[in-house]
Amino acid sequence: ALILLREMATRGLNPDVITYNTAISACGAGEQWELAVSLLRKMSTKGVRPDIVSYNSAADACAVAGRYREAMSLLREMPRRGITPDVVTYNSAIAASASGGKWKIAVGLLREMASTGLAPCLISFNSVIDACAKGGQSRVAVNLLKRMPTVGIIPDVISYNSAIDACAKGDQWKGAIGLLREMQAVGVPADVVSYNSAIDACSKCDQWETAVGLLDEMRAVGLKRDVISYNSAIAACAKGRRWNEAVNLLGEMRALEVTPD
RNA sequence: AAAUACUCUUUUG
Repeated sequence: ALILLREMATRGLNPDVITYNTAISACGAGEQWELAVSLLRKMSTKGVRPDIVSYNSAADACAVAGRYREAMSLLREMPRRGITPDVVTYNSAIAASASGGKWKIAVGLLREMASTGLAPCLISFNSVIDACAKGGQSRVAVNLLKRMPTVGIIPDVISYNSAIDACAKGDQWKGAIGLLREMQAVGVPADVVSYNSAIDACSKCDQWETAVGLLDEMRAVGLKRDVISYNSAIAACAKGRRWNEAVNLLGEMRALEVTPD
């Protein structure tokens, strides 16, 4: 992308804001947060005024690279440049907080949105739940999930999956399974990630039999078990000192053409 | 009169 951007100049073509934004997001995808930020700076000097997408993209590039501080400082810089943060801006900031392990900041940003008159959307809630998961706050995560319908947002598969992951990371295997059953009951079909997260929860809580049971259930409901499903179930057996079951699962992977890693 | 391009969320070791 950067090569093409340079090539434009040699051909007398003028990059516009979308050209730069696309290049910034390409840097983000390539985990080159510094390049993303330097393009953001450079476009101004070339007479192309960064817009909200420019900032959101550069901030997200920082977030993806785990540069929480840099992401936040870009987002805080926006108002000074006359750009009003939007829902995507906040969602990115929440995601940056999540990867920085700052669940309280994520929750604070959700409140800040509302107080600014921006309505949090499905992704906002999902991102805060993820931040709580990464911060080991399963109770807060589940409370947020429960609160979503009260503001008119119906939790989707990612909401549930993030909350199940929060239970896994908080050693709440019963909570994880409860949510897995709940989503099925309310018409949000569980997917491979839902089961994988629930199996991980069982593994962390020394529930190897339940973990293996969920793996079997995946087959029964027609979900394609992947390397993560097996790794988690094998880890559960290992923790439970069930070496025989672990080796059997390894063999089963091969038979199903899931390549062990 | 008209087409096309840019940003946010989930799972194991």
